[in-house]
Formats: sequence, structure tokens, C-alpha cells
Amino acid sequence: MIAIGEASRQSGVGIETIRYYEREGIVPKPARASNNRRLYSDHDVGRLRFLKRCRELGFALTDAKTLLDLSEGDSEDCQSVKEMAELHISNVRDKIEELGRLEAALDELTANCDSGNVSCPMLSQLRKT
Amino acid sequence: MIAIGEASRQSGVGIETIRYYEREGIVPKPARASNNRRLYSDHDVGRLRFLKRCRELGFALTDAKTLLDLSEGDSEDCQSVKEMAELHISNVRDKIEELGRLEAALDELTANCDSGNVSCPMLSQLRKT
DNA sequence: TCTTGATCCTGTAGCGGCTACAGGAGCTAT
DNA sequence: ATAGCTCCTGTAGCCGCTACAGGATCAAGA
Repeated sequence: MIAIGEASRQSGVGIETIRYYEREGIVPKPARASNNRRLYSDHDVGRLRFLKRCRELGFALTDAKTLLDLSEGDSEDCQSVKEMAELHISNVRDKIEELGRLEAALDELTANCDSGNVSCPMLSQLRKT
Repeated sequence: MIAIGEASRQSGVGIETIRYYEREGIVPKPARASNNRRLYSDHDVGRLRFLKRCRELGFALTDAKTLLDLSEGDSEDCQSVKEMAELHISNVRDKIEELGRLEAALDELTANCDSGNVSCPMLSQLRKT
């Protein structure tokens, strides 16, 4: 059993974030030493690492929690996991498209920025009625 | 001079958001009618529309405010505008790349989800030490 | 004139997911 | 004993809104 700082180091999840996850009920309350300090097992650290990976994959914290619960349940509901993942993938794709459009719009807006115009072409575009 | 609801309709910026912009000093305080209701001019509406476009282009609100100030100043500092825009574009590109990597990772994780495995391959990947 | 319903006002709280304190207690090494 | 590290709780801030509550005022119809 290790202290929170070591759990943070081993999992890559920040100390404050670990406590936040506990407050929010994302992870169960850990054991406590006689001096009231939190004690984490390898299993606890595994949970934190799992959450970290989910977050890095862009899952919302609640979804990460759901995945964690699925992972710890007796029957791994692979169908549910797949559905969540695919919904998420499609959200990611949407975001990519959206950003692509945004990039194109910005490129167009700044395209004439060098041409020595007196008034800024981007600003005048943005002002257009 | 029009009321806030009409200004919202004409600019596409929500009523609560307009008041929020005012509180935050993004737009100047509008005139008031004798009954204390806000009154907006065409110029005010133009400002709101300008901000809306900046936001749609993904600029942070503070940057949108800076662009608005540049747009209203005597000398349009096209160089500053260009720098802000290009920094923003590069941030957008970074985000696109990041999301692309994320999409690939998710695709890989879910690739084996159909193969009739007993335990979910995605979950076991996420659990890996 | 009365009533209804739309619009407006101020002020406050909530969202997500942390992050950063303040102010204190306890542990470890010198 | 002292210094410096880690830990504790509790609270507030970040961004950009959004959604109330609880009230005032207005315009239009019966």
C-alpha cells in the first residue's frame, strides 16, 4: 500500500485529480492509514491508469467511469463498450471535420493579409453585414 | 435603437450571452431607456456579429475582444491580426492532428471487437500494465 | 380596465475537468 | 530541534456560456 504521491507517480494521474475523482465517486474511497492518509493498492493504481487512458482517448469522465465499471463487472459487456467507442469515434470524426472547415475559413481570411492593403482584409471581412 | 431581444435576433448572439459580454467588458455598456432596459444601435449589433464570427472561427473570447478592438481602433494593425490568426491556425492544425491520432488509436482498439471474444479486447487493452 | 403573456431586469449557480491555493498536521532526516 | 517534504480538508478559479429565481414592465386583446 502506497501513499497518494506514489500512486500519482505510478498512475500518471495528478494528486489533486485523484482526490477529485474520489470526491466525484469515480473511484472508490481508498483505505486510510492510522494517520488519516490515503493508502492505495496496485489495483487502485490500475484503476487510475485505466481512467487516464480513457481520458487520453478523449472519453468524457462519466464515460470513462462507465468503462471502468464495465471492466470491473463480472460480465464484460463488449457490445456496450463497442457502442460507446463507436459513438465517440464518430464524435471525434465530426470534430475533425469541423476543425478542417475552420482551418479552411481561416486560411481564406488570412490569404490576402500580405498584399499591402491599407485596411486589414480579415477585419473587413469579419465586419461584413 | 432596439431592445436586447431584437439585438439578439439580429446578431445571432443569445440574450444571456450579450449580458455576459457586457459584464465581462467585452462590449461597452449600452444605452438605457427610461425604464432601465438596454438599448442597442446598429453599431452595437455589428459588434456582436463580429464577436460571433470570431467565436465561430474558434478564437478565444479574449482574442475576439482584441480583434474587435483592433477593428475599431484608428490604425488597423494588420500585422497583429495576421499573427493572431496564424497562431490560431497552427493551434487548429495541432488539434486536428491530435484528433487524428486519437481516431486511429480508437479504431485500433475497437478493431477486434466483433471477433466473438469472450472478454472485451478493448477493455483488456485499457487494463494493460 | 383588467388580464394575459411576452419581454426585460438583477443576481446567482451550474456545467466539465481539473488546478491552485490557504492553512494546518505529520513524517523523515540531519 | 529544525527544516523541508508530503499529506490533509476546504474553497475558489479557469472558460464561455446557460439556466434558473424572483421580480418589474410592456403591448395587445376582451
